[in-house]
Amino acid sequence: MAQTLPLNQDITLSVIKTACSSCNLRELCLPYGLNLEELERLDDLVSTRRRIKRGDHLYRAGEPFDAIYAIRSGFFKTDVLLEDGRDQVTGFQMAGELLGLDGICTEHHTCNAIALEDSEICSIPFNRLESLSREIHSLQHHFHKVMSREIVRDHGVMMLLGTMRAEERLAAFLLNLSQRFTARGFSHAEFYLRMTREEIGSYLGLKLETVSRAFSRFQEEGYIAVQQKHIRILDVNGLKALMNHRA
Amino acid sequence: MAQTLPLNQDITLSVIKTACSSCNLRELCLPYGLNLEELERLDDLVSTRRRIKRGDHLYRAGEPFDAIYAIRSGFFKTDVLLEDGRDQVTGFQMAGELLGLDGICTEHHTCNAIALEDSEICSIPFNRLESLSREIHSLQHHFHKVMSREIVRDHGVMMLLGTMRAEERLAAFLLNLSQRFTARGFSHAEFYLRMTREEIGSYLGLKLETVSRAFSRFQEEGYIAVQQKHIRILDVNGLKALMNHRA
DNA sequence: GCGTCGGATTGATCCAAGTCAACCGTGAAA
DNA sequence: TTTCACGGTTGACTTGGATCAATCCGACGC
Repeated sequence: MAQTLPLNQDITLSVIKTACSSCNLRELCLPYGLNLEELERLDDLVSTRRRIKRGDHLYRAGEPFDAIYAIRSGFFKTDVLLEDGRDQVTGFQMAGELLGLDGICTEHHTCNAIALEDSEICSIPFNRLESLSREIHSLQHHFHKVMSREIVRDHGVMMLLGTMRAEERLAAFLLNLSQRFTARGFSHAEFYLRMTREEIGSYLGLKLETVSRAFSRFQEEGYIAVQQKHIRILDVNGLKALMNHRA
Repeated sequence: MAQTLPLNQDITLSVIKTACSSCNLRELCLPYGLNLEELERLDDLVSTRRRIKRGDHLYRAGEPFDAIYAIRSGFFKTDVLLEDGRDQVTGFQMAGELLGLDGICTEHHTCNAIALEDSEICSIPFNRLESLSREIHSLQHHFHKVMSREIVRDHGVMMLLGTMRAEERLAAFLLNLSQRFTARGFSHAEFYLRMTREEIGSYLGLKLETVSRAFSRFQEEGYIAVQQKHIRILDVNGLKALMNHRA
């Protein structure tokens, strides 16, 4: 990839408030790998910020698609709804991750995106992203990587749902969260869950009681300490071992 | 989308053998929506054809990625392997569909692609696809749609694995195959399965015995006629009803 | 301080799918 | 023609997680 930007730039305060070029998530988010001049062009495009309150929808399934969204702060879930009323959480997204890629193919969103805490997002008009990425090679390539990563992530979830037992799924889930928090500079061992047991269960293809029981077992085994939504991981290797124990 | 190409073009026989512009899959595949001049530029890029014999790998997990592949004829499966030996089929692909999108994000393939019958594929060098799509807007946009469609498809599979019972999964699988065969001009009601019960089970998160029993039940109920890999769908609505029967 | 409410935990029971095992059908090799 | 191997079917039994239900806990309003 192209070179990255040094951390301290001489930029005015008004810009700081909205620019990708000064966002501390730029190494995780869409701007990854862009040089200063390219970053400034991206800044023009990502002009709209929006606050989404906990519980509110960023978008709903069926709404017309015209932008993708980068999470600046906060935490989201996406879910899909079947005609017969069943639904499933398809993912949890945190700062620096993109939402809305599912809408490109039909020009309508195919899932709901709901804030699990008060959040802030950047709107990226999709047609403008496409035209800018026709001009900036590294932006184009990085965007393709992000979409591809989403596909690979989904394959991982399919694997989890198709072949793992309840405790393995929850262990995988906790390790994945831990790893993503770490990448954002938070503790890898201690965090608050933003979602309920039911939402975790929906994502993992389990009932909330099963999730709760698995948490309790992990605590008994000394792998973690749980108190409601507060999680401390005490034995990462224990959790990892749990996932590979099957021949 | 942009206008599509009339069916009969005056092109030489040598071109017919390899060109996207004369491929009868162009309405399903990457060339969708391109005009004649754009098609010819795509032809330059997609110059390499390869035959893959039944059972052979098109690529393996871990191999460096440098091209995506369009299936010209035949049938593939993709699967992922976990360290502990468990594996899962992540998809079945047929003519006109793309393989290899998973490799973009890490520049290495993350799954195996294996031919389930003698097949023919077109290699599309990825860096050249990116540069051409910087020039041809409709190619760029269509490629983004294809990637997005893959994400949406994966969400559907997650839904299936997370919320459906065995018979619902198999019904969804059969209806999906039927619909894709139809889109390719084959009978929607009668087809040969290219994969074993075990492969179907792996994809659907079920054991082969469960798949076999579900086929037998569908036959008893008069929804389908099965004889080994030969399937006839007798009652599409019966299968559809089976999927929505849960409140 | 007290009641309420939503989320979480825990227990008892049930059932769909997994497991194990026998057997069948078909097609290729001998 | 027989044999063999592999995939598919079917039956008997087991089991992991779902279901149903009671209770707990913490946050919040009054």
